[in-house]
Amino acid sequence: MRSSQLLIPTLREAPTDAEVASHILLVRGGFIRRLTTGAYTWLPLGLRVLKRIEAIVREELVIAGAQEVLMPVVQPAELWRESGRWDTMGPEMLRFTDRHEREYCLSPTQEEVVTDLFRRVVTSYRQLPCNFYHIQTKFRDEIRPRFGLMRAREFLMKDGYSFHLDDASFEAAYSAMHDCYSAILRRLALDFRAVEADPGAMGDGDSHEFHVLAGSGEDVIAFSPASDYAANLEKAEAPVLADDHPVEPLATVPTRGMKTIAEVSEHLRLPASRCVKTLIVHADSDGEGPSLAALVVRGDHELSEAKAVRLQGIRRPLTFATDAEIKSAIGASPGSLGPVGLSLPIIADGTAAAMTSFVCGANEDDRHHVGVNWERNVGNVRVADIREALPDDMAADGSGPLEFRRGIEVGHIFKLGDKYTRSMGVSVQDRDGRSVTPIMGCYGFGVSRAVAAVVEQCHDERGIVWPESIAPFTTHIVALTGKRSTAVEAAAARLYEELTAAGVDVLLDDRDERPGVKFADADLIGIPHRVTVGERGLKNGIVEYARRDGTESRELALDEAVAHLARARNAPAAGIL
RNA sequence: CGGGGCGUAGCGCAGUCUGGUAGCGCAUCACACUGGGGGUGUGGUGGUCGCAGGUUCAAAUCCUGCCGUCCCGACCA
Repeated sequence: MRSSQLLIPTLREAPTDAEVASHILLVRGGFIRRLTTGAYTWLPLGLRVLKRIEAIVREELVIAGAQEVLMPVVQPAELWRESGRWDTMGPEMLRFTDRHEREYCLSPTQEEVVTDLFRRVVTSYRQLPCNFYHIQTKFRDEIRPRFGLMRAREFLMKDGYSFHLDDASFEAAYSAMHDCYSAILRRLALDFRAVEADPGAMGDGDSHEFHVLAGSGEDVIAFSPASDYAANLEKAEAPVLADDHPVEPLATVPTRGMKTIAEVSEHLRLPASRCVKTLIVHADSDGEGPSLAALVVRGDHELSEAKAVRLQGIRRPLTFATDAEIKSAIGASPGSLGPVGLSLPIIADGTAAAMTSFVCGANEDDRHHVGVNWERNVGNVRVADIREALPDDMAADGSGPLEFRRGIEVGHIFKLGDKYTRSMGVSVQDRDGRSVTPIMGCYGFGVSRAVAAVVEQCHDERGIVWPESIAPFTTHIVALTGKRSTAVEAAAARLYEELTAAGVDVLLDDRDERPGVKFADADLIGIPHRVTVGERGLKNGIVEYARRDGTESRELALDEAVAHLARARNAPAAGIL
């Protein structure tokens, strides 16, 4: 392609609405433009990258034994009512009605539709196992879209679903998909971790996320450098920390105006780790009035909402009781709460429950207890892991202390069990003619988010540094054509023709621009191999070659340039190329 | 949903407090010079100042409502 024939609207300055590197550079480089909140148009350069990632995803999925289909974006409400998710999905699913008042949603995911497809088409164990995927536009009405492509409302996702008669077959597919996603991310040249994750609204089984490590990531992953253990912070098990503090006598002290652990611990000259905090949340309602429960964690620990919401008896989604509800149920305000004498179900984090003597609110405004002992002063308490793990906590596999890194979730694989096949009445006949409910796996990969993730990891102060596998072009010929330099023009054109004929994807900058502009744009766009053709070199029969990543810079004799450059190839991309 | 910021030419911004003929840089168009890291000069194009209503002789500027957009927060006692 010649630059003169391609719309590449580069920007010298970053638009004010862009914050993170990927958003800024993709807009400045002319890859994407925003249409509305969380929705982007793919310009020619951006689309080439997107298609290349798609191509890699397809190649790896073929190896993993998946088959491609394409399912609709518009989905009927009835299917979602069958699975029970029409009511539980919440406002992130965009719903609308057609002219006949029939209800629909815009696909946020595809379990219902694929399960419906399966039950209509597959009837015998002979057709199992099977694994369908498609690459399709998804829409999720995110509460706060941000960071450009990283958290968009409309995005491109590869989602796949496998169906199995038994666990062994399922485990094989799950493991194949685990390998497949690792292979894809390696081909995208990304530094990533596969981590244990919380499946959230998708199911109740295990799940694994694939995180690209980047400081701008929205998730925190906890991992052990000493082993393979890695988990999303939402999921990472927090160890029980032992307490060898002597048991103390109970006392009640005035704490006028003190509402926070920090204030109370400073006043009492005790560390926050000798206090507990008591959070009041809504429990599953038993009909009459608000039903509440108390969650207790050590004062220097944070409640993990993701863990708390999975507790039996806690209302989903997790909601905290209002000040008024607390006042009326307990008779005290937030800031003076504690487990002593509390007539609510109490769930204590393991570490809090292991404390021998602690400080807590007295359930009476402006008063706290000190020297509280669970057995002596509280009694019946449920114990569960409900705190967030911290750096230096022992990893769940016992291999060593945890470290934290931020990550961008680009892939997530789930064990769905029979959640959908059962609720939607799917069965196939087994070898003996009996009806069996198949089990499912589900495998998502954010194609458009992966574009952002690559840029987050691969850029410098001048622009993007695309990995060869997905760069919009392999080689960038920068022709330093002054107006009178027809020799440069001719040499660059010949090089372009020969490389293209040799199968290299070449972008020829044939614009009538000054060298500085061309170099700056080339750095911004980030094509891996650059060849500069100028009068200076031509006089000596050479062109200049440089890699965008800075690892190589040298002169090439004009007559060996094609042979040298033809070695660099990237992945073929279907459709547009 | 709550709080805050912003909305003036394609992009980045000034002007708003204190009402009086709409500006700057970049981009863009023409011409000339220049030609190895965003060059220079001259002359142009381009804006119902987010929308609607109000106050006023007069509104980008003051008031009201709405819309858009970005950031923070959404109960961690």
